[in-house]
Amino acid sequence: MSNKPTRVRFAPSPTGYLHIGSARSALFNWLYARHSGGKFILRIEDTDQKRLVEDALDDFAAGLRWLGCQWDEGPEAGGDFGPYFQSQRLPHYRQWANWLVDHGHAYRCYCTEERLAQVREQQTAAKEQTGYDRHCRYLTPEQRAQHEAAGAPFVVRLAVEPLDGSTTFHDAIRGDITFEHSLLQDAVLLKSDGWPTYHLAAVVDDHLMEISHIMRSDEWLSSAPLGVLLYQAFGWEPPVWAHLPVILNPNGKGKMSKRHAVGADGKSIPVLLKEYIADGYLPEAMANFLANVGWNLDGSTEVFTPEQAIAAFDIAAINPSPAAFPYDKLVWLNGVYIRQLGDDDLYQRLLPFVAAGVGISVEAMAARPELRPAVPLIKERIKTLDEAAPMLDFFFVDGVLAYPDPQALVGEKMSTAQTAEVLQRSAATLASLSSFDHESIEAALRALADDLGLKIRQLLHVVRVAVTGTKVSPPLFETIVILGRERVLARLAAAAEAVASQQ
RNA sequence: GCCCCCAUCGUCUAGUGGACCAGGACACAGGCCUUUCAAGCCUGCGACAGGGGUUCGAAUCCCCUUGGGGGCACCA
Repeated sequence: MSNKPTRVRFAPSPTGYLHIGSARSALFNWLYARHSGGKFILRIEDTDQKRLVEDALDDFAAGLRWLGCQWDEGPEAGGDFGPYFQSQRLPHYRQWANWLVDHGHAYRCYCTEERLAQVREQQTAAKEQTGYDRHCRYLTPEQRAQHEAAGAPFVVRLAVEPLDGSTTFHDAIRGDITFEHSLLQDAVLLKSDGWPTYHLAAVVDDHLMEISHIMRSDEWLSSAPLGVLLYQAFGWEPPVWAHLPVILNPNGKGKMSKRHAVGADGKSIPVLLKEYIADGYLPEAMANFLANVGWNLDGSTEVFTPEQAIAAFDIAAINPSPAAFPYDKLVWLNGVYIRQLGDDDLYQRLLPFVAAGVGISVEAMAARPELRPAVPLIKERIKTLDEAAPMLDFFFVDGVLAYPDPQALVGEKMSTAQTAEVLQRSAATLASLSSFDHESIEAALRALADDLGLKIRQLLHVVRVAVTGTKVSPPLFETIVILGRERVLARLAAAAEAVASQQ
C-alpha cells in the first residue's frame, strides 16, 4: 500500500456551513496531498436528505478556496472518479450492500421502529448493554421469505463476525487500537429508503475513489472498527487511518460546538469559517494558525508560509491530544500578518470593511481620498480588518463633528476657558502655516504648547478630541494632514464653541 | 452506565532514556520608547496530574489511580 499514489479527501456533509474545526481537517488533508505530490479530493456526503442545507456547498467551496485549499477532484473540478456527490452514487451502495448480503456479511432486517424501541426498553430495564439484538440475523429462510412476500420494508445490517475475539488496526497518529467484537453493533448499512448510511457510503467511496489515507476527526474513532470490518468483508485493501484530535472550546470545556463556542473569558467566539472571514481575518493568517493546532512546523517557528508547512508536514507528527482553540493566538497572528502586508495590499483588503463600517458603497469609499493615506497609520493598530472602520470613521464625516458630550473636549487638569483658548490658538496657528505638512504642523504645535506652558501631550489631547472626536486616534499630525486644513480648522472652531457653551 | 482516546506553563506547543534544575509562542505583569492607542524592544511570572515500577539514569518505557475528551441513531 505504500506504493499507491496518495489520494486524500475532505468529505463534508452539507448539513451546515464550514466549521472552523472542519476547515482544519481539510487543511491537514490538503497539506498532506501537496506534501506527497498526491491528490486532494472534495466529496459531498449528502446522504441525509432531511438535513440538507441549501447553500452549504457554496459555503464549503468558498471557504476552502479562501483558505487556499484548492481541491483536485470534486464538484466543479471534476475528475475520473466521479460523481463526487454521494446522492449521485446510490447504485454503487446498493450494489455493494447486495454483495455483502449475498456473501453472508450483511443481512436484511425487517424490525420495526416499535420493536427496536421495545428491545431497548427491556435492555435498559435489565441494565444490559443496549443495542440491536440481531433478531433478523437468525431468521429462517421461511421467515425471511414471508417478510419478502409481504413486501415488508427492511434495512441492511452488517453481520459483525466473528461475534467474539477482537481486532486491532493501526492509526497513523495513535498507533494500534484494539476493539472487542462483542461490543460492536450490527450497524445499519442501508436505510429502509434505500439510501446508505455513512459507514457504507464512506467505505465504498473511499475504495472506489482509491483513497490512500483517511484523515478525519477524532469523533470517528469509535466507529472506525466498523470501517475496518467492512474493508475485511469486501476483501479490499484498507487505507491508512489517521484520526485528528478534536478542537475544544477555548476554555477547554467540551468540543467546539456547531453553533457557538465559549471563549476563555466566558464570551462566545465564532465557530464558522465564514464568520471569521466576515470579522476580517486574513486567509494566510488563518491557514498558518490552523496548521499550528495539533501540529507545528519545528516547535519554535510560529509564523510560516504554506510552502514551509507543505515541505514539513507529517501525519505521524500530529499531536494526538485534544486542543483548546487558542483564539487569542489567532488574533495575535492575524495582527502579525496585517503588519506584514504592503500598504496597497492592505488598502485593497480594507476597502470593503471600511465601506461597510462607514455605511457607503465600496465604489464610493474607493473614490474618497482619505483611506489610502490612512492605511499606514492604522496598520499596526488593528488585529482584524473590521477594527479599521471605527478607528477611521471621523475621516469620512465631511464637515464638523457633533460633540454629544462637550465636557469630553476639556483637557485634563484644564478649565473650559483654558481649553477654549487652546482650541482657538491651535486653529490660529494651523491657519497661519504656509505649508500644511507633518513637519510644519508638529513644529508649530510644539511651539504653541511651549508658549501656553503646556506639555505637548496636554495640547494634543485637546486637539485630538476636537479633530477626531475620540481620545484615542491614529497619530495626530498625519491625521491632520489627511483631513485637510479646512476641515481641521472648522472642527477646531466648532469644538471651541461647544466648550465655551459649557461655561 | 459501557467502550475508546488523551494527559508538559492559564492556552497552543518542543521534547521519542542522559545535551532538560524542561525550550518557543500567546496571554498576563513590570520597564523602555512615546502626541493618545498600538507596534517594537527588555525583564518577569509560569508546567512534566498523582502513585508505583523498569533502568546506572525517565517528562520520555510499563502498570494503577485521577482528570479531561470523544463515541454509543434507519445523523454524518
